[in-house]
Formats: sequence, C-alpha cells, structure tokens
Amino acid sequence: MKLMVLDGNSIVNRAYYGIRPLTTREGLYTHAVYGFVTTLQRLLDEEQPEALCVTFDRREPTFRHLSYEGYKAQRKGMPEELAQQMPVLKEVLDAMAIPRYELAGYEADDLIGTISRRCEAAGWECVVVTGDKDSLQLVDEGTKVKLVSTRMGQTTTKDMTTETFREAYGFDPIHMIDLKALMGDASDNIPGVPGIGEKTAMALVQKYGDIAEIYRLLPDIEAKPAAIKKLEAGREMAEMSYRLATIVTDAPLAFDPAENLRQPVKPELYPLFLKLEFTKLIEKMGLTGDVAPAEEEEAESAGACESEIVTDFVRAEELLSLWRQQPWVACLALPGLEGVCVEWGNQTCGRAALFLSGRLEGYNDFLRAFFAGDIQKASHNVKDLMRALLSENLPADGFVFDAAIAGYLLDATAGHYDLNRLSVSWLGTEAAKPLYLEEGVFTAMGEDPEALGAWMGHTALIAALREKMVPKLRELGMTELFAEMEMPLCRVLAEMELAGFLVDAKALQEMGEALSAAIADLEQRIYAHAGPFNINSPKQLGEVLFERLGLPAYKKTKTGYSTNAEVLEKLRFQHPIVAEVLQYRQYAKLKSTYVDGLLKVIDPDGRIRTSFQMTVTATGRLSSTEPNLQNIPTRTELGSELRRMFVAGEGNVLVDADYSQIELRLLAHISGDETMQEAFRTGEDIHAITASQVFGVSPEQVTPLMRRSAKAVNFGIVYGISPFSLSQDIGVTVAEAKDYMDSYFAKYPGVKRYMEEIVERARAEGYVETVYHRRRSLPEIKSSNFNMRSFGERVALNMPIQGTAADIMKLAMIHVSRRLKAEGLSARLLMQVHDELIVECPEAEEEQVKRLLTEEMERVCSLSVPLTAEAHSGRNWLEAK
DNA sequence: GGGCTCACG
DNA sequence: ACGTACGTGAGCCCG
Repeated sequence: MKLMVLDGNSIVNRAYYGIRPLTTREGLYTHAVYGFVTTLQRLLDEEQPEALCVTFDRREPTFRHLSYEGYKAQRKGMPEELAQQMPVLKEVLDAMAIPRYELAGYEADDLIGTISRRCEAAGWECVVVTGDKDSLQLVDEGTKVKLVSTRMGQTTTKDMTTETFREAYGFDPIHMIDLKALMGDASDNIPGVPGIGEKTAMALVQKYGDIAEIYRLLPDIEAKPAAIKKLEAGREMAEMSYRLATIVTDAPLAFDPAENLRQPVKPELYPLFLKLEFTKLIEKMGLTGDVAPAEEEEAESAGACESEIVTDFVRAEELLSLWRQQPWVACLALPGLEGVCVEWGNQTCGRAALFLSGRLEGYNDFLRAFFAGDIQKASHNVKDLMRALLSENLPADGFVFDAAIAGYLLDATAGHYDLNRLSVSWLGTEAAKPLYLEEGVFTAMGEDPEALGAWMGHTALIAALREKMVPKLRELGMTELFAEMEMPLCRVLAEMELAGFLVDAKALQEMGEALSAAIADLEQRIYAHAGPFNINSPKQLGEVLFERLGLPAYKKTKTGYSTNAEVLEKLRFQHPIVAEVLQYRQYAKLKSTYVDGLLKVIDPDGRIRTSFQMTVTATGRLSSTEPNLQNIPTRTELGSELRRMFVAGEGNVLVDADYSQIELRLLAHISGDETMQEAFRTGEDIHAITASQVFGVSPEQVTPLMRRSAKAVNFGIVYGISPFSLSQDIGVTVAEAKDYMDSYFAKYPGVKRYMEEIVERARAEGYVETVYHRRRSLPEIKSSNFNMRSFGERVALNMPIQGTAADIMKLAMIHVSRRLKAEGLSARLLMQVHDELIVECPEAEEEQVKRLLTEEMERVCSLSVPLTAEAHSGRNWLEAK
C-alpha cells in the first residue's frame, strides 16, 4: 500500500510564483489553487497511490522559533494574492475529499516526517511531495521524496530514493541534517557554522557522516586549518542548527494511513470549480452538475419557455414581421446552414423558433429574409456565419452582437470564447453539451429532441450573455470599439476570406521540385560528414554536432543542445557541415511549410482561402490560420520568391499598401515626445535621424552601422528591451548597449517618461489600453516573481502601441471596403498583414485604387505626427511590394 | 501534446 | 542577483 503526502505550503508556493497570475471575472486570484490541483492530478497519475493527504504550516510559533529567535524572523508574510487563495485551496481539498493536517507548533515538514514514519510502522510505502530539499532527510527504504521544481513556467519532479540520493550527494539522506547544521540555510535563517560554506560542508559530511563524529575527532580531521578553527569556534551554532534542521518524526498527530484512502470527490467540487472558472479541469476530471432537481429548474430558467419547429411559411412570415419590431433577437445557425434557431422575448421566459432546411418549404427564402438588415441579430462567431451566408449569395446584415468578440474585448487573454466558457465566467453555469457540433447529426436534429434542446439552450445563452456583456462594454468605454470597429470588421473579413488569393500552382510545384533536388543534394553532403541521421531532429543533430564532431555547444535548451540558427551561425566556419545544415534548414522550411503546405490547401478555383482569427491576440491584432498567409517569407531572396506565386487574376493587378513606421509614429504620438515628433514631421528616414541624434553627428555623418544600431534601439524600445538583449541583437557589449539606450533616453526624454508612466499606471490600474480603449489586463505586473513582473512591464509598454496600430488598421479596412463599394469598383480586399493591405483589382482601376488605399489608410485618425501609407502594384505579391 | 525551430509584422 | 524584446502559426520530432 502506498500513501502520498504533499507539503501543501511548498507546492502552493511553487504554483503561485511559477504560474502567470489568473483571476476570475470577479477578480478572485486562482492560479495558485489551479497550479496546485493540476500538479496533484499529475502526481496521482504518476504514482497511483492508494492513500493521499496534504499538510500545512500554521501561524503559531514552533519550537524552532522558541529556541532561536532569528529563526525565519526575516521571512516576509505571504503576499496578499496568495494568502487569499489559501482558504480556497483548503475548500477545494475538502471537496476533493483529501484529508489535510495541520498542528499548532509544528511545520508542514514535521507532520510529513511523522506521517512517513507512521506509514513505515504500518508497513506502508510513503511518497513525500515537496519543493523543499530539507525533506530529503526523510528518505529511507520506506519513504521516497518527489522534489518538485518549477523552471521556466513548467513543473518537473525528481524522485529521490536512498540510491538516487547517495548518487547525488555521496552520503546517506539522514546526514542532510548534518550538512545543514554546518552550512546553514539562508532561507530559513539557520545560521550553521559561521564561515563554513557548501563545499567544505559537503566534503566533511561525505567523509565523516555526522557532526557528532566531526566534533569527536576535532581537531584531527581532514580540513584546512582555517576551517578547523571555524568549526571549533562554531560548535554551539552547529549544535543548535542541528536541532533546528531536524524534522520532527513524532509529533502528537492523530494519524492512521488507512484513514487516508482515496475517496470519490464530493458534489461540492463542481460548483466550486465553476466559481473558480476551472472549465478545463471540470472537463478533464469529468465533473458534472447532475445533482438535486431543484437546481436544474433554476438552470433552465435561462432557456426558452416555449419553442416550436416552424414548418410552414405563413408562420415564418408572421415571426419575421414580429422580429422586425424587436430591438434584437438571438440566433445560432448549424454548420452548413442546415438550420437556424432564433430566440426572442424576455429573458426569464424567452421563446424559441427552429428552422430546419428539411422541414420548412421555402427555407432559403426564410434565410434571405432573416439575415437581411431589418432584423437586428445577436450571435456567436458572426464572421464565420457571414462567410457561410455570403458563399450562398445570401444577405449577411443586421448583426449587432457577437458573444465571442464581446468576450474577447472584455478579456483579451482568456484564450477561448466558446459559449460554454463564456457561460461559466459570465453566467456561472455550464452550457448543455453542444451535441449539434458532432458530425452527421444535423439533418437528424428534427428527430433528436436532446440535440434540439442543447441547440436552443445555446441560443438562449447568447441572449443572456448579451444582457450581461453590453453594460460591461459600456462601463469600460468599449461600446464604440465593439460596435464601430469589431462588428463591422466581421463583414470585411468574411468577404476577404471568401475572395481568396489566387496562386500559381504550377510555378509553386516547380519551385518545390527544385527545392527537393537541392535538399537531396545537401542531405548527401551532410551524411558524408557524419553518416546518415535525421537532420530534422534537433536531438540527433545536436548529438552529431556537439558530440560526434566535437563542436562547442554555446547554448542549451530544456531538453538538450540548442541548434537554432543563431547558434549555428557562430559555428559556420568551424566545420563545413554547419553551413550545409543551415542551408538544409532553410530549404526544408520553404518546402514543407510553404510549397507543400500551400499546395495542399489550394481550392478547385486555384485560390487559397485563409481564416482570419479575431479573438486570438492579446493586443488586438488579427491572426491568420489554415493556412497562415501572414507569414509568407520576405526576408530572404529565395524565400521571397514565394510571393511571386501569389498572383492577380487575368486582367487584374495586385495593389499593396502599407503604413510607414506606424508603431514608431504611435510611440512619438502617445509618448508626446517633442523631439521624436519633430523628427517625423521633418524627416524621411527616422532611423537615420535617430542615429544622428543619439550619436551626436550631423545627418550626413551617419554611417550604415550607426543607422542599424539606431534602428535596433527604436524597435527595442517599443518592446521594452534590456541592455543585454540589445547587445545581443546588434553585437556590442552590454555596456555599449546601455550607453546607446542612455543617450536615446537623453535625446527623447518624453519616451522615457512614457515608459515610466505607463508601467506605473498599469500597476495602479491592473490594465493598459489603446487609444481606442481596447484593453489588456495585466495581473502579472504585480507578481512577486521577477521574470513575470518584468514581462508585465514590457507588455505594458508595448500593448498600447501595437494595439493602437491594430485598431487603426482595422478602421482602415472598414473604410477601404466601404469606399471600394461606394465608388462601384470591382476591386476587393484580399489580405491584411498587420500594417499592410492587399487588394486585387482590374488593371483599369489600378491608379484609382492606389490613391483610395493610401487616402483611406492615412485618413483614419489624426495624430501629432503624420501617418503615411505607400501603395505599389504588380502582377504578383512580390512585384507589388 | 509539448518542445524546438523558423516564417512574418 | 535574477534572465534577458512584443505579437503570432505551422511542421516536425519524440515521449
């Protein structure tokens, strides 16, 4: 039989400091609890113990405090954000039916010591889980310690048994106490012997075992005379430290391993996890709220009271007229537009109507009427619905609310905005399982009341969400952002996705063949140096380069040697294989991601249709998937050849317009820095101007190197760079990089002030926002973890700039699309790549479209610096750049 | 499914 | 002293 005991304080601390802070919608911090539970789940999987318990420290002083007043005296109290999670954690453990132990006068460690010895006495195996190396003294034949460590945001465990401990330390586990008695422990304020450090202490314990033996033999031990002197002087300290470091194994604790057998979780766990918004855990642990019928009734009150399947068009017409009078109705369509559910009326007793393609004569006419502009509709993932409608030549107007987008604006870092998650965080309840999402059930829905019910339930959620979210959007000043930017953009993006980008498949195919040949050739040359291996495997490549060929390994990753381009560049001239690998990598990337990847997704009409994601990025940018057309190569000559494959249709051209230095211009505008603003008003080349100002030379004296450095600083500032990273980027010493930054800030004091102020504000408010009130909350800025806090500070600098640029581009797209239509042009938007728009138009419209694009892009807003855009055109994307 | 690498702004 | 630039997505390897 096996019992696993967790050091509650140690594990929760690790979770707290190691995980990005997370709060519920109500502002309750939850990450320490979340981290604790996920760690626990993993440990249970790994160990499969029959019994389980958790120990905690108590506030009362222990015998250690009483015997030595310095003990943990300097230890700061728990941060408030962690302290408030402790009772929640205990509530969770209770709901999971996991016994927890705490005892006045004893630390969690002492209880663990006691528990482990009681287990052994009862013939049980004991597994101790902690992050604290002190507990290693407990390791023996019946007890192993799993050491938990959190590095770079992820937790790993290391099993310590008698054998592994001996291997690592060279003495028996029990002598951990002696080691600590000699070297002390700064974090617990255990003094040890003054002057004796880790090295000496390790050597002594390895040689003599315990301090009693060392002091018995003193002064005739093998050590430096100075060390012997210190040992003699510090005898009392050693003895006291020994007592402090010894974990108690006989605390007066009522404990019997058999009373800690694992139990099924209690029903309280589900509502508790709902409150904490642990949707992922609910799913993983298969928790459900199937409990008392009284609660079910309440849950249903959000749904419809009355519902009907509409099968005749007279009734459909009746409803359509009714909805034209309503301020808005909620709707949800089935994939493939096989059905539409409409929900209206008041919230407590709404009504639902279902329209199914197989059950209603004139279903298409219904769609045409319902999706017209005279019925105001709230839905979910509106852009996708619009794309489906437009592809059937149906109208797609009158959408006033998208629950996913509202959820995104209200918390851009939540990650997922499916109706279930929105429901948990906004309504405090889970949605019915979306049965209709399963393949193949759509046409059968009419026969499946459960699926119909779930579908109606989801539609009702949209209405309930709207009621909650619209006031919140207003409260945060996002009404316009939502209604004037995000909602109108849905239509623009749907049309762009539908348009697709024509590609020259034949040329792409040929490029692929050329790449294949080059790759095969390089492969042979690489094998000639090292024998055959998988070059695509960083692990195998690392072994070849750094073990077999003995090249110096500059950098390591979590899992082994780093073999990235930066490392390989440094090795380029040390062995001919390196340059070949670099080239192989470049070709392999182009072939697999771009040539093969794109060939796979060309539609029958020769066009590629990407999907724009509106709710992914934390800053407000779009992203592009399946395929990603926002990362088509441009930085290398060979790579940029791929852009030649993206072409205009017969008789058409591509017009490509991009904003010039939009982020730096926004830095100048937002920071209010006069010098930088002046530079943009008068100058052409901002990096050269910056160089001349930072290096104190006239514009003609700026060398290419100076310009390059200034450019790196300009970019770096926007990202919240450190002197170290700047030095890495431009290949100078850290001191030089720091000098550059200092003179940059001296020249642009407004930028420096902005950086300080925005971080200060973020700390005070807990969020940052763009000029258009797009918001990103920043709980990490208050973190006591240095890395996490620093990250928060960099984000605070960057988000308002990157995000405002994204806002401006979104507005530009809406204006461009509107005006292309207003002027009766055939031109249509195809792509957006953050600061760049691509339009396809008949040759005859080329000049007009170029003008229109730059005008609309520049006209979006009026800043304290000019906002400029440039347009070019060509037969293909490369030519048009 | 996470890690590494590399493509973009 | 810490560890070291913001925002993305895709293909491949490997446990």
